[in-house]
Amino acid sequence: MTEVRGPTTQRQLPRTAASKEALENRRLMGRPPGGKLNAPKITAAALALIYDSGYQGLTMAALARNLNVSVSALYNHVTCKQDVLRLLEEHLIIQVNVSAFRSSNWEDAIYCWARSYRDAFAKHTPLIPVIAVLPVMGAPKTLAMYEEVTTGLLKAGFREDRIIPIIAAIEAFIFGAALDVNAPEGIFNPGTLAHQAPTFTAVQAYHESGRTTEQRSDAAFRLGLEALIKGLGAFRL
Amino acid sequence: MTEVRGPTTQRQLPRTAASKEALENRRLMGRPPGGKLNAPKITAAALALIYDSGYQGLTMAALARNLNVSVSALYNHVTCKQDVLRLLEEHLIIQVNVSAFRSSNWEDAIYCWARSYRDAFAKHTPLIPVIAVLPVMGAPKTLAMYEEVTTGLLKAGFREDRIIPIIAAIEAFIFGAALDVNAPEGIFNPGTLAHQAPTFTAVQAYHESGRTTEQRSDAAFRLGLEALIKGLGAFRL
DNA sequence: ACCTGAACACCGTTCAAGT
DNA sequence: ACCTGAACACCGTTCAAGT
Repeated sequence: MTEVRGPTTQRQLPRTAASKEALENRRLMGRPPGGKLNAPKITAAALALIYDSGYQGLTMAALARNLNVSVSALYNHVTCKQDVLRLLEEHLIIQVNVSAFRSSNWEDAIYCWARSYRDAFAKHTPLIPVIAVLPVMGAPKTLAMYEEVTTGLLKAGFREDRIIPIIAAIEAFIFGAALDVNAPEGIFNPGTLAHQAPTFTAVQAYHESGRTTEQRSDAAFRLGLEALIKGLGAFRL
Repeated sequence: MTEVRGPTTQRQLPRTAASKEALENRRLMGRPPGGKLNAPKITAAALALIYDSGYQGLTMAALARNLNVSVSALYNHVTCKQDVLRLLEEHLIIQVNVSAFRSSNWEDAIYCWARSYRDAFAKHTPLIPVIAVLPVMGAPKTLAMYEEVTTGLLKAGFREDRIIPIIAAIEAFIFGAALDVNAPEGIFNPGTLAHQAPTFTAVQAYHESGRTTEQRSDAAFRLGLEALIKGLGAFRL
């Protein structure tokens, strides 16, 4: 800390999601926000940091700076940086839409669920290797999502012993698709290597024409999800 | 370097894949391996390092040590560590089996391709976020794989403009499934949170009984891949 | 063209010391 | 119980200097 500050001066907070979260979690009326460190505040600060400077900017030092605490203070609330990523996961999972499992047929329900799931994590790909191996045990929000999906699938007539494989399979597709969203422009363009793969080059040129990366990624996601849903139908009853 | 060595003493090499690769790439008969640094040698050393101590052990310093060069020497052959990961990707992709696209029906071909693809990268999950966004432009082996898959799918009657989305969709599933292989024991076990998700807990307990993580992951992969293949059939012609 | 040694600008994590 | 300041053990990358 190089800057000099009076002891009672108000603390600067990022004025994005962090301050909103801080307001929601204030315990003492009238006191300036940022009084005490806790998990929601760490989550909010992490989110604000990622929003501003990406995952590359999410360091324990930056996190501490944005929360006006020392780095070591963070370790009273999380055991390691992976813990911060787990906090983020639980925050993002509540954006996933499972409501269609109660209101629509199972095909549309899976579609809405998968689509919102992918969209929620597409801008958070560094989390994906973490979520993919994250035990549900310490993740109540994630568990709540699974509960909704499970009851929906059972109601739709899927066999009990197939629920877990079905969920895991759809999630695998979702995670891969979320990574794909961030693929660079022309990822399938062979460039100077075109002559080595003429057939592929032809279909690639045909497919790419007048399409952005986002459209390409979306087309693959929709096609794959439709195929998956259609194929899963055969496993009912 | 703390150890003292005579100038002509033979260099120690890891005696796993590294030395085999070195033998295959020797240029001067009779000369001891390890003479000059190049991409295949870096790849082999990286592979040996990962085999011994995992991706956590793959550092530029360790790589240089195993190749008996200084760290900065590596940067004459790769521009950054990501480059090393790209070398690994191109080495692993040749293990993927595309032969069935010439010998079998398209369903079995996709099955064999996807299975071998997942297995090749299941022990290399840190590569997955890298491959998922890796332009095919600088990856000739990967391009060769796509060429085989493309000709196979065209022969099977899939429309030209759907080849790319189909490949991207199957790959998304493969990448997610490869991550899932490394999920810990009991990833779906709610533990003390069981009461919050009774239905899910029931199907989880039913499914988990007498099954290892590998079996759970395999079951999900097979079910998902079968469903995907079945569903893709509707997109033919 | 390719290498070395040393430095640089970071990381995440720990820990004695304070209140 | 929770915080601070300082240190620790690393990272990947750069660069002047050599051959």
